[in-house]
Amino acid sequence: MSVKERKERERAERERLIVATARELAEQQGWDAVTTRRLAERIEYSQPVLYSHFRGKREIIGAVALEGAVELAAAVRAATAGADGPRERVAALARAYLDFAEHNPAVYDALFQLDGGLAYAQEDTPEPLKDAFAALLECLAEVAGDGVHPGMFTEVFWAALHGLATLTRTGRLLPEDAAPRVELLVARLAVV
Amino acid sequence: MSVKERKERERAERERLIVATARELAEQQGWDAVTTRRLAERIEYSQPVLYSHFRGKREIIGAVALEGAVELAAAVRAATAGADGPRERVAALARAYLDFAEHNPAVYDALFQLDGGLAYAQEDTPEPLKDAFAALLECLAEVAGDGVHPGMFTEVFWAALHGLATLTRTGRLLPEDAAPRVELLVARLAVV
DNA sequence: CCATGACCCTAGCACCGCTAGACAATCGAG
DNA sequence: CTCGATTGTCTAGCGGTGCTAGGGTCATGG
Repeated sequence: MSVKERKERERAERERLIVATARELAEQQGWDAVTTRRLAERIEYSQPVLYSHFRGKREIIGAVALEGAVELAAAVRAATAGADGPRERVAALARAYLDFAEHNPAVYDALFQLDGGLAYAQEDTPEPLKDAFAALLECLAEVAGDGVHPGMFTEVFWAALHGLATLTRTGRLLPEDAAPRVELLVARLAVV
Repeated sequence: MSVKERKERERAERERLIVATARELAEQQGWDAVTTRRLAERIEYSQPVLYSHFRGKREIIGAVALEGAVELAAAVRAATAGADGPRERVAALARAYLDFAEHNPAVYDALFQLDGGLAYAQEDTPEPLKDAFAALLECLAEVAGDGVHPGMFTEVFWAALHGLATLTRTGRLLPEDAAPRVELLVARLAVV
């Protein structure tokens, strides 16, 4: 039996290698450069091996997205934990979110821009995605304001951050004024 | 000389046909379905003809985007013109923007999601793009608030709308609560 | 020792964006 | 009116894509 276990371990290890390599390649050269051939070559296996782990490229993107969701949630929680007062916490959350998007563009794309075959905002939504939203909610519920549904407030705040992140990264907004934009957003949306 | 003119007219007409067909196909089946082969077949010419009008697929996307920018600007101006008071104008703007994104998803993608090879937020930005931003600015400057740069306020408001539009369309936000989200956004961001 | 089964690779499909080069139609000069 | 030049379009093909069928190799269990 131990042989079988070893094989399963190796197989799991190889799956991690695929996801990590896909992510690395995407961050280095963009998702367009992540082709099944290149990916297979980097992990030193042939293409069909990829398909024994994932249904297709889409599922690989999804796997990277889930990894990213865990990290995003952690980054947001770490940032908010170290801030004093609701207002400052929200500002820290916004900065952490945008920093994550800026420094992990490929992962951010996998999460919110590309189709990774994941279900969002539903019952069967993967736990990491739910938890990332929860991380935002925990902090933002404090400043939703009276009579405003915290979940909906979080959605609106999140959408605003997402807009800033994507428009900035695709050159639609100049990165120079990023800081004052965040300030303004927090000042207006958050009710102290 | 009149022969030459006729040919130029026909050529311009064919270019319009290409753009219109690309747009139609994209709205029907998504941009992934807009391949040079399919597009060529629909206009009843061979592929290389496309390349005598555009450098490549990217430029065709860009042409659709410019068409969309003109329409978006018009839609926003029409909506704001028929509303009373700054606050109501902003709400009308937001609804018009999101309606446009919802009813012209492919065009919206060409504008703000895909790479159409256009310059944004720069001197050499095409006039239709500048004008679409101006259409937002005209209305939003009224409610930017004292001491807040109208351009920056417009960027933030636009980013929020963009976030709502894209997250909703890709299934990250449920469309049910779209209306109250817009209400909340307008109520918080706009200073009456 | 050998049959079995798991595993992985080679080779190939249909499609993609894009382009070289052949061919036909049109034009302008003599 | 004829004939070379130019313009316009097409066929065919290149190197790439995601994905898969089928064969061969190698360790495993009887």
